[in-house]
Amino acid sequence: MAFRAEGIARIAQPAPDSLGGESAKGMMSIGEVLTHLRAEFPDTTLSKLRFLEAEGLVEPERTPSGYRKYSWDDVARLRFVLTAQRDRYLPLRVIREQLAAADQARPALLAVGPPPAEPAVRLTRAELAERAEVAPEFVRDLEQHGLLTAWAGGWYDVDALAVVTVAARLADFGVEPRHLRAYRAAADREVGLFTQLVAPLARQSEPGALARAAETVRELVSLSERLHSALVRAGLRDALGG
Amino acid sequence: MAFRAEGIARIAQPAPDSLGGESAKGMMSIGEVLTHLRAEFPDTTLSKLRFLEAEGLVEPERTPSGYRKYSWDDVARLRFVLTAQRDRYLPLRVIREQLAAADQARPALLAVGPPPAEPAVRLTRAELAERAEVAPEFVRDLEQHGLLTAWAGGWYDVDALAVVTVAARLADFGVEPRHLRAYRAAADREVGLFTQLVAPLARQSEPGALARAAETVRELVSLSERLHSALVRAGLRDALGG
DNA sequence: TTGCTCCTCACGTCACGTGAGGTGGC
DNA sequence: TTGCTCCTCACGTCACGTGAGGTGGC
Repeated sequence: MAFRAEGIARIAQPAPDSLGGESAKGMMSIGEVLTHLRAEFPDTTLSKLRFLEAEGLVEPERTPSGYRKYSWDDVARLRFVLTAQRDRYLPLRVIREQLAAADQARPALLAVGPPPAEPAVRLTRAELAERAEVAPEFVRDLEQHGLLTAWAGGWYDVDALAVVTVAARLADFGVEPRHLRAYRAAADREVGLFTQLVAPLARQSEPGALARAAETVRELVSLSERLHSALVRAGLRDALGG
Repeated sequence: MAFRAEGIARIAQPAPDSLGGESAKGMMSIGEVLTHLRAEFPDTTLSKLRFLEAEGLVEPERTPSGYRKYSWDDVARLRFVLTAQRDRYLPLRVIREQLAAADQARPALLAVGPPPAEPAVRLTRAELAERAEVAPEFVRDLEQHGLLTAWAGGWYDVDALAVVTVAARLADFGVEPRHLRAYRAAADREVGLFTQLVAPLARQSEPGALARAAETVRELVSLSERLHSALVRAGLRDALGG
């Protein structure tokens, strides 16, 4: 497959000064923060970063002269906000509440990463079928082909709902659950690969090492999806004579 | 090379009414249009579709009682608008001007698809490297591994930029261009599969048949990506003990 | 000193969302 | 008739963008 162990040894966190040239203590100016975030969120702007502060989503420190000074925790917070907007279409009000709840549960000094994504939705199999507008047999069918797994307790979450909904639409096109096993295999392979790739990171003894490794896997997965998506768009243009 | 007739017949063709239940002449209600577009653009809403009409970006027909009736051409137009918003961050005013210019050049009766997605961004290899902040050799490396192709004329578009940017970030993690060939193969396979799946649709002689086939391919690709994404999220939760 | 980045604050704008009150169609 | 989808129109909201006028720091 694509990535073997050769890749692992080369894993290196970017040197502290290699990205935005931030100064002592790892504090960054608003411009440096912008540079970092734009890699993953290209439509970020200065005015947006200021706006997010005005809305109470981050509280960077200030220099005596009033310049904002962002810590890496602030950047992690911003990344959480931007991800929630991009991937979950949440309004800022909701994101702010989630951040506040996480701060409550985990004092600011210890908060090194985004809050654990709470699974909010808990559906029984019957509810799952109803929400996705499919027959219960369809859900069982998906489950038998390894595309769904219930949590301990027998309930299903939002991702399960997404799987059933999408599978139902694919079935409209004649693509049935049994045709979808390859998707499960591909997803597992990808997760396994990236998890192994960051394994050295996770083994470090620093406090946040594990959380950082988890973040890194998510970032790799996200990059992987964007790559696939761009290649498919390019392929479609060729095939459809864009 | 749009939808050639080779090796098409073996795949079952979805019955005309299996997709959104649209009625005669392939005209659709606003709700049916919403269902179709949501596959690729999940944040589409009824109010947004009405808004886009109010802003003059589409002009669906009306039934005698005032209900909107969308053609496949209208859907293609909407797709062009939504794509421009998502991928190029264009304001509606600009998109409207582009559509108007395309209508000018190609009378409405002949317009079977979105205007030739003018690639707005035209980068030379050097510019591409600069915008992605990588060395020119990196770009050539990607090209040699089949991840990039220049348009006739030797220039690159936004998707090329996306590929280079993402590949550069992956390289930070030790995943190099030569490891990425599998992505290209997977993307090609997916496009080929879905294109064949709708080939019978494309061969029909009805007016919007080709546009509709293209629409369907995009929808399949989008569903496929959402399925993959949901399965990966579920897999991550297992692997990381979410 | 110069060029650059950063600051606040007021106002504008863009892209919708909501909800009331009502009609059409299987 | 009933339940569902669809309609318009007025108003509200959310997420920023812009620009004036000014300060800080290598």
